[in-house]
Amino acid sequence: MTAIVRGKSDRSGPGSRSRPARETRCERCALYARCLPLGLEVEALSSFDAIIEHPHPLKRGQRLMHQSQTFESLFVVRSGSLKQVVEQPGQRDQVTHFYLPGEVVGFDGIAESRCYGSVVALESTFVCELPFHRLDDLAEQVPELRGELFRCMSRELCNDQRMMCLLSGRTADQRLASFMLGLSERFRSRGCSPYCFHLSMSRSDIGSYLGLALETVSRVLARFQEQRLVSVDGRELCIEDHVSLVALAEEGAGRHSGP
Amino acid sequence: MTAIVRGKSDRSGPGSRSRPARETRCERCALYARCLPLGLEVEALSSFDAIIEHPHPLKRGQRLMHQSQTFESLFVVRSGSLKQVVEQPGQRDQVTHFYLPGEVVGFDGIAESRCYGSVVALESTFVCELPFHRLDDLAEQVPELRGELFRCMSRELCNDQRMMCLLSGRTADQRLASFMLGLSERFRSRGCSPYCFHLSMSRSDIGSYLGLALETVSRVLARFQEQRLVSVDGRELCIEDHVSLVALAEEGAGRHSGP
DNA sequence: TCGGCGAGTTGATGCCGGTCAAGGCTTTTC
DNA sequence: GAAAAGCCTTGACCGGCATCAACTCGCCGA
Repeated sequence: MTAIVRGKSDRSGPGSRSRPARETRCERCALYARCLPLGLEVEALSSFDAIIEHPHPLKRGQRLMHQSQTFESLFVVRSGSLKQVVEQPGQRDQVTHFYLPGEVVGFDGIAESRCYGSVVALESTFVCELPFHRLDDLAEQVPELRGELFRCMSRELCNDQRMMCLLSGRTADQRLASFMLGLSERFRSRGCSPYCFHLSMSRSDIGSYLGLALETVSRVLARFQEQRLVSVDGRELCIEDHVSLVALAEEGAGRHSGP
Repeated sequence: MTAIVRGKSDRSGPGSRSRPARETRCERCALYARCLPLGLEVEALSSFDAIIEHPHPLKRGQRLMHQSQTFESLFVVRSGSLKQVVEQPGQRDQVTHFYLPGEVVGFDGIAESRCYGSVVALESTFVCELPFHRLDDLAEQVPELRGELFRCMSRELCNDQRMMCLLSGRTADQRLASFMLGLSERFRSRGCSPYCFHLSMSRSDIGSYLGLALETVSRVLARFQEQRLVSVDGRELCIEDHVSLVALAEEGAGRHSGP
């Protein structure tokens, strides 16, 4: 098998397509082991490969999707990172998710056939586009893919619940500790250093995501640095004392729980 | 078609099965219009019907599932209500969801094949059990069912995001206003009164769910009553001023948003 | 009938974290 | 090279809500 013929012609706008030839094959992708098609048979994998489209890369600040825009595709982050932002009338924008390479963007659009929030690139970002109707067709023929889709959505439900637990009843310190440990784990599982990494999001994004003022984020990070839990230099972060950070994140607070 | 033959024998415990004969047919169920099999063809519907099991009803306080227990089935609430509780080491239990008739419980168990939280009945509750592996098989043959499953999970993702927005950055008043309006809407869409209804959960459950102390819930409800927004008598709630409640819930607060 | 328990209410107190404000640093733009 | 715009930090202030505590009420079982 040499060239992959795709069924769709180029479009204009941020959704316009280019078709780099070789590196679009899943089996050659560095993320293969952490991505949706994991575990597919050779034949199924090439069917999967065949429905993928490759929009132009996004620059920092560019949108992958607009809130309320018609939902058509899921996207997988190939490199870079994104944030999801929910805009509510009369309220400050709320960051609800950060997406790293290998993660799937857009499941929340399926329900109403429109994108639930806007998704914005935090840096130069490449994605793979999976037109949902074609993915759904394929899910009929390939049980493994269907299972992976269910698992992936379910995993996101679990993560959201973790987030709800975090937002409801944890202190600013604990929220930030959990946030950094969560990022650390996500980097680790992608083969990046779990101890030193770059934050592609601003303090303001972190604050919005964690339900804190950006000033609080800044202050807590400064204090963590004093306490030798982490070292921070702008957006470069090193976790210095993983054990204490975990202890802090799991620490009970208040009368109902506790040591 | 007369009797439905089910593939599984009785088990013991809260999962034990009884098989009432007639009223188990989806098409006769009062919730049919709001339930998973909505829109299935006659044939598909009877296949769907055939995989449903009917565990014994739960009494108040009984568990439908235990946290970390192996995941096997989704459940649909037939009557009554439940709460999902996540227990974390050294921390107070966290209520993450309330489930009303017609809603599906258990999607978050698919990811790891274990139940993410415990699910507890808030009153006498009947459920339908859908063994997931059989549901998945059926989803292969019935695209409409597959679509409905995807949509249903996606809808839950949207709801969780709404919840995250609520927990992150809204005041106690706004959280409670949104909570009551949300319940109201859910009752309305099931044909119950959207203005007067019974709260099957305690103040403590509400507080946990909304990230507030139970005392705060009590105080805010009392104040809402003074302000003629609602009237409360124990767990009976009437919404008196829907318009103001909506205005309150959507009201911007803080420097980043408008007045 | 009594005691115990869980649920709910109400008051007093204090602190965490939001808000406002000022200033520094970096990057972008003309 | 200067101006402008983001982004981040740090300080001062104070208000919303958690916490602790005391009390009421209804329910259940002995």
